[in-house]
Amino acid sequence: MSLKAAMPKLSDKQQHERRTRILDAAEQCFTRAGFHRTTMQDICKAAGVSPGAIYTWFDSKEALIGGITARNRDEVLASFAAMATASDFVAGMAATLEACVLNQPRAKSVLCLEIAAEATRNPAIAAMMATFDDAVRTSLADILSRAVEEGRIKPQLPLRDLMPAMNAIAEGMFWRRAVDPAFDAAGAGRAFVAMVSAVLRPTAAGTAQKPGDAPGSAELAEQGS
Amino acid sequence: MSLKAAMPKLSDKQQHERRTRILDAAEQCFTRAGFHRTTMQDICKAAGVSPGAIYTWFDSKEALIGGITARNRDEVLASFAAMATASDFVAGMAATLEACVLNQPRAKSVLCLEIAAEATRNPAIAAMMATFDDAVRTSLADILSRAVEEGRIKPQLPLRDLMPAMNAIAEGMFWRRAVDPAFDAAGAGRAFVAMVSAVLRPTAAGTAQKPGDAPGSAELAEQGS
DNA sequence: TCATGAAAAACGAACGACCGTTCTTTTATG
DNA sequence: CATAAAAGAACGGTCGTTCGTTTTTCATGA
Repeated sequence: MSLKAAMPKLSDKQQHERRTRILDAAEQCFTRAGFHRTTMQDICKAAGVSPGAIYTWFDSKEALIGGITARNRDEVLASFAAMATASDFVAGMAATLEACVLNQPRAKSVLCLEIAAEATRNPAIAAMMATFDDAVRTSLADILSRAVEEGRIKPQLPLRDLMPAMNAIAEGMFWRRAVDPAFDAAGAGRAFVAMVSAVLRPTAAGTAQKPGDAPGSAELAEQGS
Repeated sequence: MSLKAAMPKLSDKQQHERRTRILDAAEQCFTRAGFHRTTMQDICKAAGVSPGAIYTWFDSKEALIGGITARNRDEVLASFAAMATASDFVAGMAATLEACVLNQPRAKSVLCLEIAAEATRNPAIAAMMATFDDAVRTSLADILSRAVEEGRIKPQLPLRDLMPAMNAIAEGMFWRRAVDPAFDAAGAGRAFVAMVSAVLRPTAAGTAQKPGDAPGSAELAEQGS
């Protein structure tokens, strides 16, 4: 396999660096202007490379959203896996919400909206979203049903209905943030945690009572007006 | 004002008919393929007219999404105004949810996603969404604060936080439906009503108790699993 | 009631600009 | 030095829009 060989390829690390640089530029452009309004030239300029360089690493413009989607999916799944290990249920949920939604820049929301719109048309993107959703759903189902078994929560209605609703709520926060810059994500997050825990009805056993714990779910008792 | 006059214009009704036919075709195309992927020729074919005809009634392709957005906004606002008159609070909310989300075809969700994505870029669309959101928010605020005053609900947290959250949830259902064809909107709707009424804590006074009333909110008592 | 005609409306071929991609050439790498 | 990687000009195709022409519409006056 190496008689008169000479196969000068970039090292894995360098290849990864090239791809990342291009994906970063593309993500930035897509966020700013949307997928269809950004040209390959825009991405070239943002990445500081030529068209030829991009096509060395990616087959097409579509492959770029594909790459971005995959990258984001992996990030969120990692955040999600962490929730499974949280001891206090409500606190874990609040922390995950914070990590996956509230602490993300608004630009991320815009990008997600763009990707979701694209997914309704592009089968490749749709497939990615599907495996992503599956992973999230499975993870959430595990956590919830374990909590039920251990008597830490006593849901008011079937998990089958609850879970997609929780899913929808999180996505709604993305949407709202993307569309309305004045959206108070933190306040909505508080409301979200309050609502969910109201239907889940966590028992005393399932709620950590050490003061100074539970970052996002502490001060829920206030009178409306 | 009429010496040698001659001003043959289409009647208002006919003008409206032309615009409607074109907007319908455009809406259908945008839903199927997205804004940027549908060509003016596609719309011409769908409407059975020539490019010239479209440009007689609309300035540009952008003006078409503008028109569609305005039309949808007016429809939803009308549905929303109806909620204000409902006697039973929770029932009214469930009915509105049903009319504005659940009873709409999935295609509408896809279109909304498309419009939302466009709004993050196009100032004209963004402005429309903003006035729309304002109207919805005002309407919801009126209804809720009146219910509080009359002692029909006793919210667990400030309305300021609650309202955007309700907003986000409804939009999340749109998103989810658009992205995931298998999404059980009815089940999620039930969960939504349950969650919201759990934090709103409707008093006996605010809940109609006649059996056979309250279309979407009746059977909430079930044990999870 | 019908013919008239002037302007609106519709037609549809063509234009001009743009954009994703390719291809040839040059540079960098191991 | 052999080949991968990057460059960047150019191509082929597409699409929103325009424009000269034809058709339709309807107030008017006979």
